[in-house]
Amino acid sequence: MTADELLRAELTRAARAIGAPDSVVPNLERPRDPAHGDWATNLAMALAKPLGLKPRDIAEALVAKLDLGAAGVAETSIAGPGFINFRFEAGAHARPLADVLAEGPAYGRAQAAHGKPVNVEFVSANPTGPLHVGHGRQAALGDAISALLENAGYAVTREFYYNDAGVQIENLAKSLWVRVAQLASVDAAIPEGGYNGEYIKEIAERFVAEQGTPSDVALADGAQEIAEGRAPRDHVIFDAMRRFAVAALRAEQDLDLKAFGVRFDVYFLESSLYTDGKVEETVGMLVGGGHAFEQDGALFLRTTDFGDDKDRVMRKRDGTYTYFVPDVAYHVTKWQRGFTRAVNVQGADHHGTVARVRAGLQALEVGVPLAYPEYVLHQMVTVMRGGEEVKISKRAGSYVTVRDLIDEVGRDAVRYFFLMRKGDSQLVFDVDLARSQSEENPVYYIQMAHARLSGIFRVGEIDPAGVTAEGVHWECLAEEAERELVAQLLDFPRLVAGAAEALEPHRVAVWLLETARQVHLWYHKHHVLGEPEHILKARLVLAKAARQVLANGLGILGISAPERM
RNA sequence: GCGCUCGUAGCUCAAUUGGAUAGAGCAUCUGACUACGGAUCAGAAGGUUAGGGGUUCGAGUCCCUUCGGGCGCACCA
Repeated sequence: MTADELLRAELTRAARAIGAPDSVVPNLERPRDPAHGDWATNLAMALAKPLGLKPRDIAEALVAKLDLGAAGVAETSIAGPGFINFRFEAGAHARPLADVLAEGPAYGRAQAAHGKPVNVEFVSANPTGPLHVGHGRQAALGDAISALLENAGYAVTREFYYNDAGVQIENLAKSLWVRVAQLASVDAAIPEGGYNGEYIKEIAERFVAEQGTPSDVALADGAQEIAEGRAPRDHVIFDAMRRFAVAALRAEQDLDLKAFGVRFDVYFLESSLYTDGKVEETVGMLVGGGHAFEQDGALFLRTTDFGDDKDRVMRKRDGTYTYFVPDVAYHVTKWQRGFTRAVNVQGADHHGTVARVRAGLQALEVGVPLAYPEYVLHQMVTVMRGGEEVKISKRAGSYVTVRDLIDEVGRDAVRYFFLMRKGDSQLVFDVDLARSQSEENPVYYIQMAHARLSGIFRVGEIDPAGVTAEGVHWECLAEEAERELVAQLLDFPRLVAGAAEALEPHRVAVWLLETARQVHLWYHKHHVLGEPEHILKARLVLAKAARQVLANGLGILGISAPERM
């Protein structure tokens, strides 16, 4: 049993002894203010109501009953409205650093989920252009959430859903047609809803180089049909262009993701839902369940029965399906593939789909939980450079791409900047700050802390592998900066567990910044090399532990932990 | 108009999920360089948590309301 478990057990015993109901479980927490001690409980306040007594009187009764020698508690005090604070005996606070060294990269990992499968879907960009900054935020968020869940013991599948069916793909193919026609000096214009970016021209050039130029007549006829809002009649060429464009952009997006260091386990194609009959099957199930109805020649689903604010069209009057159907069919496959938990990372502009996808899944009545899938919605990203908002890139035209950012400030900085804010707040990406190599830049500040700790071993010519907790005099780590740093490091497992549960990677980012601050502070105040043997040994253990935990935290965010800057 | 969401120091953001005196960084002001990297550190100042009401031992956090920003309200995806 660890010290806090012993403490909790003893508190439970004392609570029963003064007549507390069995339902009251002592809550133990680390005080925000270290002056309050190593641990604190609000047990006396929680008991005030059931016992009908003042919190402070209860606290005194509890303290009188407590026997905390076994837990290593040296000092107990009552404070404020009725908090009971505990302070460990000298050295006991730092003893768990031995666990950090023993577990190494595994420190902070939990097995709570016991390998339960979870599907994390993110990015899911349409294959119609390079990834933009919003996708970048999603990539960073989704990857970090996946890492957090893995850290909590889940078996995570990272999944990318390609909307490779539907109107936007037709517009993409039409845009390519126009660019190919223009290369052949045939008069043509990008249609309404088409894509204007430079990258379509590049794809057009590659198409011509690899597949040859179609005849002027065919191109001109097609351009005319596009101008009239139809698809080119020559569907052999049009299909070839569609396939070519989608393949080119998927390859391009893969390169974007590779540059960002994000890897997916599954790429799920929307088109496969049609070819595999999943769409028809889902409609059949929904109709069979009795929740569908016909009106004005269209087929509706009564999603209002399941919490949606209006009923949704499934099949339009023209006989084709709305996007709603494949959306539901897709999430059914997640359930059928054994994912009892599914997390979707999307832009906040998708919040309208949450209620309807969940309602559609409920209407199937196949046992999907009410809150399936879970959603992590993030707000928009504004890119600033030189104090002004940046809105365009040459290649993509009307938006800034992830690759622009990575090329300019590097992968680590992009990841950290996307993760340092809560997802539901708007994010300002300051390119100048992300690029600066100074203390103002949080990424450098954190990585510098890791590099400095590494430097101690390098300069002292000490092999970190040889530094162990054996025979360490823990009471040597008694300086204030050391006590705080130790408490901060030992808080890491609780921190990552909380971040995983809330699906909030920014907590790790904030924790890293604070930890780095404490490392710099300690490093500046207290020397390691050249100190007397027992202090040297204890501080080397602290340095090694701090370095390890920083690396573990950075690892979860997908950021490197450099040995030197 | 309806729905979702956000509003915390001059700026960018935290706050252990309802706990103690609301904390960091930047900017501002005052200081510290012959150490394992000063790419650093010490200190000061900065707040009616947008306004108002409520719930309770206790509210930045939960409820109601007003104001303000963002997003969404297609037989588009």
